[in-house]
Amino acid sequence: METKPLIHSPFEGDQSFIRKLARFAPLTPTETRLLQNAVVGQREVTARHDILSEGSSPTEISLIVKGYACRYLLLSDGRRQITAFLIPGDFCNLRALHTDRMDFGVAAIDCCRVARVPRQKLCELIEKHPHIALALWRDTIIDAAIYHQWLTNIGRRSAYARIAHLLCEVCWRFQAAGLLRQHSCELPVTQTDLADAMGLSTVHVNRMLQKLRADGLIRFQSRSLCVLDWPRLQAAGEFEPSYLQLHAEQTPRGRRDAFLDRSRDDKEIIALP
Amino acid sequence: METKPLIHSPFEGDQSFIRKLARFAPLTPTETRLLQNAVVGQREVTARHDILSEGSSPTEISLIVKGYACRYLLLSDGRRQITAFLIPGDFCNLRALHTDRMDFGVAAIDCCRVARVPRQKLCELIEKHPHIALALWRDTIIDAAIYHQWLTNIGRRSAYARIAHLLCEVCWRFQAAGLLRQHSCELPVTQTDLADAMGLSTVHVNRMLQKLRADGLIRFQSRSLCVLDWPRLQAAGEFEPSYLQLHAEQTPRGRRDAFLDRSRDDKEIIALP
DNA sequence: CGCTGCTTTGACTGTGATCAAGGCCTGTGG
DNA sequence: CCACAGGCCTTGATCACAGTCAAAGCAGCG
Repeated sequence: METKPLIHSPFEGDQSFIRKLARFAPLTPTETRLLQNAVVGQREVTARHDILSEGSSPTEISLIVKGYACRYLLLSDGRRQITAFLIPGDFCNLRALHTDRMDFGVAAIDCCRVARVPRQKLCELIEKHPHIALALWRDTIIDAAIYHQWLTNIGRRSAYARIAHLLCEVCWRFQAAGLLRQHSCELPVTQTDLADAMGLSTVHVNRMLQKLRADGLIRFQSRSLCVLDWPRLQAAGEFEPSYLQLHAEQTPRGRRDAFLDRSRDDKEIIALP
Repeated sequence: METKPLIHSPFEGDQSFIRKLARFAPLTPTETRLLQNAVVGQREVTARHDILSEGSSPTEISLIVKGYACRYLLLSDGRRQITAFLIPGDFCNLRALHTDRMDFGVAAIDCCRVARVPRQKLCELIEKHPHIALALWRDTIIDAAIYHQWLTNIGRRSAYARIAHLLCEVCWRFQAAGLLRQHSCELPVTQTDLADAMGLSTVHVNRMLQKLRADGLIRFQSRSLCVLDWPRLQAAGEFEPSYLQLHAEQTPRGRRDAFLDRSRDDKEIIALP
């Protein structure tokens, strides 16, 4: 992950979100610069604290720069459902562009650096630059595709398969974000987090993780995940990564206005090592 | 549901989708007309048949004009997860604007009339009319908000509460679409459909529906749902409708360019009778 | 050290799945 | 008009996956 300092940005930032957006809809250098300039500042959020609270009405869009976070929803009896894991480059609340009240919370899983983009600035960009709107919209759409998968995962798969599926998804996203090394990644989630994400109890997650370990599919200790047997892990989770839209990359610049007729046939898919 | 014939549209169409979009971002008469003209034709799909198949690459966006449909995903062993119910005015595959391959199927629940909008036409509109892009994007966002709720519903609520929650959601959406009359609506879904939507078995759905009936919350027979006790049904499902964004209506025309500073305080919510 | 938070274990329970059969309704064809 | 078939709903019996409760081990950390 090369981190060239950004000239126009008020902080020594990270471009992961730009790179991610560029994957969706090619951006001109001007558009890239405008997006970078829209970022107004960063803050640190300590582990296990809210980045955005349910019910608040933020006037800024937040963006994970470093660390891991999750979207969650709380029920009246204290049960929690995690609806998404967020990694560097992910927007917390793009939805705030269209709605005022947060109807979910966002919490830091480990210590996070969070950047802010004023809603108004982003709206101005959107109105003037359709490609930026498109790129952001696509982000929303991929979010929705992930929700889709989680729904079938939670609704129709066994606990064992669910966890396998989730781990596969996480690895693929990490891979695309340059956070995977040698089949391994930092994964500072607790078993309770996994349970809340997959609609299971902590105890049962513990037992299923043990089984995954016993079956030789993964190693998962001290907040670090290592996949030992990709084919079998993917098979166990019936995982099929196309919904993540992780194409191998960077539509050529010359075609930037041709988003309508981008080739129908599949772009090369990044094969996980 | 008044159905004034549309002058510029090639068919005696229905404007429900325009009305729905207008709820999100006020459209000028010109924009409305452009959208209506983008619709190229309709087709009938018989009950229980695919409107769009998983794996296909449609070049058109489909739109439910009449009838009910669902998005679904099939697992290798034949299990099915329904991820959304679609009613008149809903887009089946807006996602196709950004991705070629359908990664889910859409099936008609009863006999459906489906309108088509060529992707290219819609893309042209989007590029030239940021408000149309915004309105469609918002549609995607509300879809995502519904997925969010379904996730917590399936992940963390009991079968009884899940079904209650789903029925509440359906009623509110029907209400907004003018399909609810006297606390009653047509609901041609089978108990198997409900089961596939909520991650339950058909048998268990049957028993929970019986309990909901026995408790005096609903009547549900011959494809027609009647809610007998709103407060208790909402309580049973812990239902809280704000995520559906069904505000009472029609932001005044004069403010149409002011989507940035729409009032932060809550718009009046339609109270269900 | 002794917290505190996370993981692990065991015993027990229960929600909801599975299997199987029968009933009911509607549409169809003889 | 009746017989039949195919969906769909309903019921009962049994089973298992996963939840709950409780307690003990194990870090890391101030």
